[in-house]
Amino acid sequence: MRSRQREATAAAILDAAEEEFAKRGLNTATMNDIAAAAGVAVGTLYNHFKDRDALLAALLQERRAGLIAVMEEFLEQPSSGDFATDLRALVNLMGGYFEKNRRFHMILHQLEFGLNTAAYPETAACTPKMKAEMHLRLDKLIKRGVKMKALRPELAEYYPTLLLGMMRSMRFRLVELGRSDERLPLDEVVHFFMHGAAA
Amino acid sequence: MRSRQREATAAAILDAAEEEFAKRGLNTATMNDIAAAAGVAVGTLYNHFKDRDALLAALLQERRAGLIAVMEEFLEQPSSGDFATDLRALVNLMGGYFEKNRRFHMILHQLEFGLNTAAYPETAACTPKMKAEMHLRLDKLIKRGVKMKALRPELAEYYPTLLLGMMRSMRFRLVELGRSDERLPLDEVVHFFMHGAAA
Amino acid sequence: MRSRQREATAAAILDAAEEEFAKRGLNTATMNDIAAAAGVAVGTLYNHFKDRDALLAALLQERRAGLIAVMEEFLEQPSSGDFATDLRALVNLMGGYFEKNRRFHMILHQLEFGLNTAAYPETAACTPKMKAEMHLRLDKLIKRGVKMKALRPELAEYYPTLLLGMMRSMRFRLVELGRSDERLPLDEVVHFFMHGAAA
Amino acid sequence: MRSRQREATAAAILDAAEEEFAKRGLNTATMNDIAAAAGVAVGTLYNHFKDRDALLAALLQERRAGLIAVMEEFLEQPSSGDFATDLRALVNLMGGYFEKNRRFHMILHQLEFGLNTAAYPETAACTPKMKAEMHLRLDKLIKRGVKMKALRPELAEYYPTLLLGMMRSMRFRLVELGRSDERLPLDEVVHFFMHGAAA
DNA sequence: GATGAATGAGGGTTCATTCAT
DNA sequence: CATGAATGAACCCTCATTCAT
Repeated sequence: MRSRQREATAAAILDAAEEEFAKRGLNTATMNDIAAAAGVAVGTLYNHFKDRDALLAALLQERRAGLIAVMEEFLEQPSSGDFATDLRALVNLMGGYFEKNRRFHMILHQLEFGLNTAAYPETAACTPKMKAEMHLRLDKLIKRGVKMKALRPELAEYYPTLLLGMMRSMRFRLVELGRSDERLPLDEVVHFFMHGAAA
Repeated sequence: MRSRQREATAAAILDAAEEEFAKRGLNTATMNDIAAAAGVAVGTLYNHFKDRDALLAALLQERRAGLIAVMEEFLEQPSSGDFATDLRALVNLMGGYFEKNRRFHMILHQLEFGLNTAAYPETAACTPKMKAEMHLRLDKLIKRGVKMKALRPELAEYYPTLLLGMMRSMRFRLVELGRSDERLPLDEVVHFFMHGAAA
Repeated sequence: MRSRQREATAAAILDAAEEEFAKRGLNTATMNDIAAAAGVAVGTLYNHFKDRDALLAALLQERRAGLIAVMEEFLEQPSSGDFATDLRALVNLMGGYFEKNRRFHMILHQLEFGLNTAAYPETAACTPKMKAEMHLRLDKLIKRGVKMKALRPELAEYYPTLLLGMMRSMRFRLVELGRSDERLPLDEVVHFFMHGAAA
Repeated sequence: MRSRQREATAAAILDAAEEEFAKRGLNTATMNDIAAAAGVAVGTLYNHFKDRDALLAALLQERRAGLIAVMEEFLEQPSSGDFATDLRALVNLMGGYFEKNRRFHMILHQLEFGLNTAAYPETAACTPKMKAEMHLRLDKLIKRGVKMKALRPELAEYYPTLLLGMMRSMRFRLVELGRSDERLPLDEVVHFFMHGAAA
């Protein structure tokens, strides 16, 4: 089938784009780099994606869908009854997804800035949606925790942000220290999230 | 004095660079933008800084020095005796510096990626040093806390990272929500750091 | 018959080409536009015509033949005896053909320039022949008029050019004024041609 | 003076653009061609003109101003009293301008089509204005002629169009016949305009 | 023969950097 | 020293053409 082959090419391009964007940076990777990495000609990129912006946006949509699906599936299952247990499970799920798609994870973080909104309107438009969706799912569980009095309500609106921020900063710290391949100690992170650092 | 004037020009350029880098992004701001913002011609930029890389590196050095000085000064004063009090003080000090230099703060975060290491060797070289220095100062206090058993040792090596990560993610969250001008609730952050979210 | 089908496809392609060339312009219409308008794939275009140049040249040959036939047929009929009557008849005949094939008419005019002679050798070669043929037929009638002393000989070599030029400029003027659908007042044009504008 | 040199460069670019647009065609001439013809680097073109569209539009404005000035000056002088004499004078004036700026004249004609309005908004916007201005001036004289009963009113609204159309078609005819360097027999054209071709 | 995905030369445009004034 | 016009390598994107299916 022609369309089988077409899909394969599109997938190869997305993979190559992920690779190059993560490696060279969102602003530095060129369309030629990506084409070369995908083993196709530049023109082929444009047969599948309108322009650089559309390619990046498509890449994000693709990868984001996987993460949301994982989170959604978890949230539909019945709670264990213990909030900490549930949180640990969800955080590990997300962590697992990020480990498996570490390049996507890096791209996600780069999106926080540096993208010329005028030049990348599509990407700029879909980024907040993506973040909001992740936040929303995490927030669902958190709100449950607050309602069942497992969590203090003080900074509740920031809990998802704080959790994601910790995962992010620890991942980057490991990269900085040259220990990129290490896994994050997520159980400890959850414990810290629940009880803090005080002895 | 001629050199007085020269210094002033250099300072104006650095200010303009900070402004533009923060506003347009590290990759998007052009040398012409910066020159225009500084009220000088492009050529003048090159009379003061070898190239774009050198300008950015100089900017970072300049601003970093201020932060380190603030932290250093604090650490040299005697402890209050209560670790939480000390931490709260230091975090508020850093937070204050970041509020005052919010543009520098944004640039700091952008540095985490997106910079073509090959094209910006000088900046790339000085960035880790900067982060290490900040980390080091924070770590000093943290280590004190561990030693005096105010902190659990489990994630100790990540405590500075986690603290900075929280400050960062909350700052960006506020920007996302369109509440950029709000101050971070740093006392609550410290409380959260110490005791977690559990009820 | 296979060749029946083949002819039909070729004709559909020529129609689509005429449409697109007239609408988007000789330089702007793409082979994909044409293929889409013809309801076939790009490759099919190349099965019928060697390249863009050949397609355009073929289109011109096709359409030109019709006009020449109309003119030829008229010239073979006996004169009415009155030159002005004959001229009015021929001009109305040509005008009618142009109205019916207005897209071809627009393309004709565009051919006067804008075509990269190096890139379109075939079209470039056939264009002057086409114009010469039209000129020749008109010239036949004009020469008759000169011979029978119905016309002054002064600008005689330019009379065909002038007549065609008037038809062309009036057609474009109407387009400019947003009155594209109006018919040219050809009888008045012929009267003007014969007696000028003086009162 | 810096600005003296700047003007000179801009003028050289406009000249080169005129040359290349006329020679290679409005769609075919490349920015590199133009830069090379002007003896500057491509980037320089963009220091003086925002983009290809702006360059072409500027060229038209520049050249058009000259023609309008010539016509305007003529119209402000008192009439000779004889309409035919006045018309002959104006037509010769315009003809003279076109001879001197033959490349501009060719470009003018090319503008009638072939320009992608979407890609060349500025040029597309200024073209009708230009034509309207030329028309207007010619029309002023013509209307005088009608009012003083020197001209029949029948096709009066088309007289400017017809005159310009004749000049245009004769110029192109000469190019076709390889006699580009010949001057147009403008006095004869005016005579034809007034009295037609009839003996 | 029809198809349409792949190709890649070539065009427009940007921007860090230089250097004559 | 400041100036800012000139430079040109490098980027994004287009589209006529090819060729495996």
